[in-house]
Amino acid sequence: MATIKDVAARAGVALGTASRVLSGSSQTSADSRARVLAAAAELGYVAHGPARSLRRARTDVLGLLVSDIRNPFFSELAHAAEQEARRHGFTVLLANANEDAEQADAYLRTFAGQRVDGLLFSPQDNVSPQLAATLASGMPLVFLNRTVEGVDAPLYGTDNAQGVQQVLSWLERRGHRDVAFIGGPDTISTGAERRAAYVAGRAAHGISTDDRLLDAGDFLADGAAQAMCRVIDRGVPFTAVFGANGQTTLGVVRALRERLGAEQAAHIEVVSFDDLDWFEFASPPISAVRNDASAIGRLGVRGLIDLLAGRPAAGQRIATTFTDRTVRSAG
Amino acid sequence: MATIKDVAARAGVALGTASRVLSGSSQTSADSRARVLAAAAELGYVAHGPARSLRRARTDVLGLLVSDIRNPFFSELAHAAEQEARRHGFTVLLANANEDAEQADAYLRTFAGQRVDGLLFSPQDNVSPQLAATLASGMPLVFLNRTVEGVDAPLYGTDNAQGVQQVLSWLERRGHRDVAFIGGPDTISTGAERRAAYVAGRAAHGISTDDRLLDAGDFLADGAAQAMCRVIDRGVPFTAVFGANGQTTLGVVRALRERLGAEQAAHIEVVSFDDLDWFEFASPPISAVRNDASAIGRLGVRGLIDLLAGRPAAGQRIATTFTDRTVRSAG
DNA sequence: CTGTTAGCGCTTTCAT
DNA sequence: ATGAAAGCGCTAACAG
Repeated sequence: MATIKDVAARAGVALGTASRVLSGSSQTSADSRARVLAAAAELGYVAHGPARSLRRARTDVLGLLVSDIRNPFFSELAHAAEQEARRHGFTVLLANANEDAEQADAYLRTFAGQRVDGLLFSPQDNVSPQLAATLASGMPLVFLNRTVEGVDAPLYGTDNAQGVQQVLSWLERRGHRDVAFIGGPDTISTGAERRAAYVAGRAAHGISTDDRLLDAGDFLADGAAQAMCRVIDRGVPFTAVFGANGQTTLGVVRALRERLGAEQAAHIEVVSFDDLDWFEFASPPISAVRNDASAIGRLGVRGLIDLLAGRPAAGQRIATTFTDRTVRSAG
Repeated sequence: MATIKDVAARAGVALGTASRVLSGSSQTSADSRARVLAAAAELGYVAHGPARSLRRARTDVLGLLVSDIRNPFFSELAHAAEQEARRHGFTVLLANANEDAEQADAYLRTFAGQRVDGLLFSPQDNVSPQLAATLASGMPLVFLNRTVEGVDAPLYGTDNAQGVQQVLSWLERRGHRDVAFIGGPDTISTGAERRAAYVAGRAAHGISTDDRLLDAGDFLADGAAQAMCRVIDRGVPFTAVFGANGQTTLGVVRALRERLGAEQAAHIEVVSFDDLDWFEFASPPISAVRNDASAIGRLGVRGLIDLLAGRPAAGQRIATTFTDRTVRSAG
């Protein structure tokens, strides 16, 4: 591969001049500029990223560590973050913890090794050894969607309280009193917040406060299905189920159909935190809180870039919207 | 951040010795080994990736460029590739072309700049300028799922002919004669292959060969929905639709319900290349070719690592399995 | 505006 | 087995 030395030689200028032209750091004569550019094009020169990073002490790379890339929420978030980063001249190094704290730690270490300029992180639970080390190193950090208690970093995430309120209002409008709630781990901030908002709001919205209708999975389909089965087994009747994230709702629907049969299951209304492509096709259609993954990714990147520039970043709760899919059938 | 120099000083050894201990390149005395390791731990030393890459002329990073990360097929593939790469000591730099050839080119250039050791690529269409440059640079390259005509690189992808045969057999078993086919772009190898296999096999399986039942979108939901609408508008009756990838089937189902209403749409059977979570919930349930994204990602990484080690890599067609969701309701 | 040079952090010779 | 030193490709500081 051609180096900048080759380019300089071919253009008949000093190495420094070639560097100045190619990185546009300071003024250069039109003549040398043209010759360097021509030489670079002829040689197919592409600057050596690692060498540049070593010298400049920055990589122009942002690390993005998501909890589960196969969750559409996170793949949309990752997509939006990547686009936004690119607009600002950054490359995103994307890693997937697969809802596993150990893998998250491994990637945190990888990011540290690669010397990413900053970190976008959607954590599993509390503060791990590597996260502590990352914080101690002064790495600029922003949380996406989920946060970690006691860590002072801005959070860009959904307004969980608002989303849950929308669900509670909808349940009330639909006349549901006996509602099952399938949540996520209490160690994940979104799991805890959604559960707390739900529990706190039940009485005010006329929803049953029987705790036997409450259970939690792991925010993945299988764990949620098991939680749904536990609730069914307790024998307390319910007419609706609230799944606390998209994967959870998938598990809920599976469990209902498996345990009650498709026909009986169709008598139970399901409502979800996170909206998915196929909810319109379910029987009955599933109403949902739309959780703006793109906005979270985009704003998170902007916040991190603010941090990198020494500007403060306040974090932000992104408003949710509610899609009521019972309207069409009623109208 | 602590450098290896700090570690050496703290351990009371020369810089070279510290390096030898930390990278395990050659023998070191038990004593210096222990002291270096202790010093590194105390300082929280993490090797500077770019510096190491510069010196060793390799980065231990693989570039993975997928066409659409929000497509579950690719997010599963990316996940599997990442896991496999990690098992071999590589980090994956994941990029998403978003089905856009220009973005793909931009990322190809980014990868070149980062000096990734090799490339896993799921291309949009034919050979672009950057792809030509990448090839010219001798970068080890493997295609995932899709290939580019005339480029000599191993392909790890689905056995499209087999998958289509499974669909054709199923259509025949179900007694469908009038079948609509919604494909993908002919410029994408999977689009072309699936269409060719379908067209070639129709007569043999007693499926209508009326070309007015054939159309193609862009392998995304919206484009597929438009294609489905065009077919409907042509007025040729059909009893089943075959969607040539997962996103296409999503668009097909949307279009059917929007144009025909849920009730009429329920009389049309849909079959899909690519299986999705929710197909079991559709009415009627959607049968599908299961396309092993994990295997493709895993085998692709192994193939690329073979190439990096100077071993030949032959490429591979991964077998499909067919999930017949009409069985349960019949049994 | 441009040439020269030091040095980023690391690995790897070359001596010893 | 280890110390000393060169140098990967690049940018930035310093002279001119």
